Amino acid sequence: MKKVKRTTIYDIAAKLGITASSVSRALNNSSQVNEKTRELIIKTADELNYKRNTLASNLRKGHSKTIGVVVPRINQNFFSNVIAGIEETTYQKGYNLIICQSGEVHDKEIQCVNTLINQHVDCIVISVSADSYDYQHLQNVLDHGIQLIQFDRVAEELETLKVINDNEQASFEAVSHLIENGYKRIALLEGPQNLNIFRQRKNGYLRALETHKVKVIDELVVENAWTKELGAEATRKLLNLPHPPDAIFASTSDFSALGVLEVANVMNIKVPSELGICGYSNEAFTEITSPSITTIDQFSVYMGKTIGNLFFQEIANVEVSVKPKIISIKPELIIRGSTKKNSSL
Amino acid sequence: MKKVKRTTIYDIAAKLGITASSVSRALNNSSQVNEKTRELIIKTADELNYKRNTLASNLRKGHSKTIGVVVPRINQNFFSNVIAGIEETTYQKGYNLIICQSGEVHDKEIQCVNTLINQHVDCIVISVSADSYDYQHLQNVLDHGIQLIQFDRVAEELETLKVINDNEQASFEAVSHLIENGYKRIALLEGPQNLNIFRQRKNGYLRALETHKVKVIDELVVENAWTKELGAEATRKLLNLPHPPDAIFASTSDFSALGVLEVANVMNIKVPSELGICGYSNEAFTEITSPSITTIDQFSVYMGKTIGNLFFQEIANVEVSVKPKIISIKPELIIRGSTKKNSSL
DNA sequence: ATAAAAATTGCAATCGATTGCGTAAAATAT
DNA sequence: ATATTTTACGCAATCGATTGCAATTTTTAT
Repeated sequence: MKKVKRTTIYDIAAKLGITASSVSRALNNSSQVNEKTRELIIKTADELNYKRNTLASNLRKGHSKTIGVVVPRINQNFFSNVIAGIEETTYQKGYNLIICQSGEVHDKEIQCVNTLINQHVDCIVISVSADSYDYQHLQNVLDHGIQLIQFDRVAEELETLKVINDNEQASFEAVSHLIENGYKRIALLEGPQNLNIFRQRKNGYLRALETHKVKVIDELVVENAWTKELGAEATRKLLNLPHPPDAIFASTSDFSALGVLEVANVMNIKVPSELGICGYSNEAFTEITSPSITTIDQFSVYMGKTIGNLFFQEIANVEVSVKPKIISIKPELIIRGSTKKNSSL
Repeated sequence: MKKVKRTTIYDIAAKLGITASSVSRALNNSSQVNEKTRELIIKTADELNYKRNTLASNLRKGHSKTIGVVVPRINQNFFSNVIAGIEETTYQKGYNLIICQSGEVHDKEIQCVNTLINQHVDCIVISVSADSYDYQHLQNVLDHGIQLIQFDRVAEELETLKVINDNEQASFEAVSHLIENGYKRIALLEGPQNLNIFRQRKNGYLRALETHKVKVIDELVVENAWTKELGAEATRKLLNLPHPPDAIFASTSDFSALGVLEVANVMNIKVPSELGICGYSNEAFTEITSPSITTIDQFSVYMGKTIGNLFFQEIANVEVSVKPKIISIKPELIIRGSTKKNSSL
């Protein structure tokens, strides 16, 4: 790839015997440049195949028109949907997205954040990784005067903008639904409790049991079962208990729920009559398993759009917003075959 | 968000009574700065919470250490996997990714590319949108001296680096597999023929039929059936033919194949005994339908990594590479239940 | 102790675009 | 025709970091 000298506003100015100032103004639709000169400049810019150097422009202007996004995994359905949503709203306002993945590793998350600070992004959107234990790096973002929006998995103690799902409520509704459908011994597969979302889901589970006066049975609550494999393993143990559960709420993910379903199939336990299953996230596949899996839709693309809009709202009125804003999106319980205890499929 | 004055190398220099030059050199591990001064500088930089302004640095150095990626949809499995792969290899070399989605719209694709040129990215990685009809914008990338890597869906006539799947061969193997399993009337659901990948898949289909001396039946080839809905619609028509097919190769996607399967279920046609089905992409759900769907794995994450590595290889030896390089990845046929005509599930 | 070589540091220009301020030219008012 | 206001454009500094070259200091050799 040969080195190419790109045309600058100086080249245009030189060709026209004017100053770069005028070229710059013309290209920025400033009113203080003659209409004819402007046309001439634009025409010449076009001829010379001029492309503005955003780096220089941003350096001068002191912002980058860029938003940094940090997620655990880009290629996880939920996250890629959120990113798609963010992109949609921000692109049309001329903002670019820089995407990083932390791979669920705290140190890499810090690195990502630092890179984004170096890039002088105008905003950092983040969903923290599972093993995050402190939030100094996020505080640092704020200290650098960069807007910070946390979503889904958030550090609650930090006063930032947040866009979250009402996990507690969704979880409450899911478990209530199970109870109302006649399930009596409901197990919970829970995720890492250092993440707020999993704590909330557990709380929703507990509240539902309490509300319906169902006793909590400790041995039916399984920690860290948030992959398909871990879900399957947990299920094997649960179903081999002297008093096995008659329903499993895989609060961690649909993948975990899928693991449950597969084990049930192998063990020849009928779903939903002998075992109810509820997942979380509304992954595409939950619709096509047999039976299809009851789950919770998080409106991920919408969440992304909300994040984008929130950002623009914030930069629109700089001083007005004092208190940290939290936008909570209500997820929706999608009832499917895997929890219809009393009816046929 | 209050405006914060960020510390620069000048602040550090001032505090230490030295020049910004030395600070810069110290921070870049230049050998021409005294070890003690360096330590002092680094310590002070740390104290002042200094973060390099990458914009300024890049402007001066004439590159951005940034790679632009343009895909039709970020939240499509294949693409988000490729992106994840690219990110993995490029991140560790200090490169950032700017992601854009064209939404399958040619004009937006052009806009995206222009934005990336403005950003002075060092490389643009692109998979063209379905309705792309000309490639002036890609030529423009080259004209600006920006490295261009096309992947998957590529404009063949452009001499650029390409990372592709051997679609023709994969398709050939899939159809051969169907024939060898006793299917005789094999329908093809094809995608937009302006995209190379769909042309190649069709060619593979035709070559397989020819090789096995099976006649091509025009009415079994259906155009533009590349969503679940279109796949379903096409299937209804096909299965209502006087001489319906006994197998359908949904060369466009697994979603299309899923549409086929659902229609077959509704019409009470047994898969795989009465109808064989083969999809494309190895989406997660193909494993868990019943029967599970035979499909083709494209090694998408690996593809992303390959793209990243190719880029670094290229910038390593600038002059050596003259001819356009094409890396072809061989996809793998994953045989599952939906094509086992003669055996039980 | 002196000359030569090497190691440090400073100076000033540069990357490309933007913008406040000043001035010349054109348009309008008196 | 002269005074005043507008409009259009140029000058020069600025954003923050980098780097070739020059200048100074330190080290090594003689």
